[in-house]
Amino acid sequence: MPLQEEARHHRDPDRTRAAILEAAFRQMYAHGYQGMRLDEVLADTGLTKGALYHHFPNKQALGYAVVDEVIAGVICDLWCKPLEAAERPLDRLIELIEGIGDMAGVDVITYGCPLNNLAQEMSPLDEGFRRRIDHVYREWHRGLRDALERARSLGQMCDDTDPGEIASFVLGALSGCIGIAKNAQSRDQLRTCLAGLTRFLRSLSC
Amino acid sequence: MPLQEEARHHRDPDRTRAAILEAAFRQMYAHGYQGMRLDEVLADTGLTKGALYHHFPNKQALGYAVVDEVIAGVICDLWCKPLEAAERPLDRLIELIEGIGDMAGVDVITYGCPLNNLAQEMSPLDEGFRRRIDHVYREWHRGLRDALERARSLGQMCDDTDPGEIASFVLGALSGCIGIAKNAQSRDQLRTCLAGLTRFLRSLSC
DNA sequence: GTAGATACAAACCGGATGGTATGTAAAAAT
DNA sequence: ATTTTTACATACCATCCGGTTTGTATCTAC
Repeated sequence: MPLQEEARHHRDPDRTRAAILEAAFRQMYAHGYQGMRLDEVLADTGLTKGALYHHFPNKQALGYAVVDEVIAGVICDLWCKPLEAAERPLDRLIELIEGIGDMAGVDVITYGCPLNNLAQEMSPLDEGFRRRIDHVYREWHRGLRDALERARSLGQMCDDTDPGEIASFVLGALSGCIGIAKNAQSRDQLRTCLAGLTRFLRSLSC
Repeated sequence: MPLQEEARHHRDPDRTRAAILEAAFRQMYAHGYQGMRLDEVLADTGLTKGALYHHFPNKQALGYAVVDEVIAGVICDLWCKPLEAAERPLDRLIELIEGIGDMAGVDVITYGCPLNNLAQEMSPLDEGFRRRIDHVYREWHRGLRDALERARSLGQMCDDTDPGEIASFVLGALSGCIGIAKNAQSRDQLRTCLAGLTRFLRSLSC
């Protein structure tokens, strides 16, 4: 959404920067980083090159900022925070995974996982991207591992399991299932695929 | 590898076309479809625009042909054929998955799965790509499902399983694990992640 | 209030890249 | 043997797009 006419006279650089970041995220989510056109980002915000290049030195820096500030926040809000607050972490994780298949928005089916999209596109091409994406994945992994460890210490999960390994597998399987469903453009496929994952997770509780 | 000088005098259109396809595959594998530069493809083959646009009407058609002719063949050779020939399909599948982590070439770690890469990049952008990629995935899925069904009928897998669902999950988990490892640029991460998958598969044999 | 810094707008630039037009030698057809 | 078609090579074009330059209104410091 473009900033209101009113708001453009009364300056607000933080808001401007945030608006650029959000529009850039949407473009990158839909078209990838290489497919993102700065002109489109600016059209979406109603801003101009002057604004963009005042807040970001170049396209790459904008892409980096989207990973660091937007995507990292989304992952944290959707996964780490809910798991931290959960009393029964393993059950909550299963709920969260099942929730993906039932999400109202069609974005997941249409565009997949924003982090995985960017990882697959950019990690072999740009070490800066790879490091930043890896950082987000590590936080995500940490959130999962902590939850699984808590589940084990609470007696909600078998002792003969390695929370770190399971967290890695969950991350991979989750990204992969979403990717498969995105290509098939099928919510049923997403549910089917995720069902395998939840089945696996349920087999861990004893 | 460029065609030999010798071979270029003595014409061989099939060979020329195949050389373009292979070079295009390598470029798409490394840089994605949008990142593939036709000039690079031609530099790799030692050919020129004339040859390319004689065999393919445009870049898109070249991309489509890479999916239909190159990638589909790779998947079939690596997965469907070995599973078809296996006496113990489930064990063979586990072997194949473990084999990924021990593959000599570093391509899998560096660039991931060529089919998944393309799927994540192009399926939301180009319906033609999506359909072709989906077609390859369906063949792959069919190969996995057939193997699992055979395993079940041979008494090598539990009866309370749905081979189609498991095949979907394996596809997703496999793609996802490779993707995670590619981002982490870590063979250990790949092995760890795949270990979760093989653990799951082993839990199916009874 | 004035000077300097900040936050943009508007117009422009240049290189990269997909695609085309034309030329030509080799193969195939007659 | 001649014509026609195929299979390329070469040179060129046009557009897209990231980036720059310049101008200007607003905010801040003093």
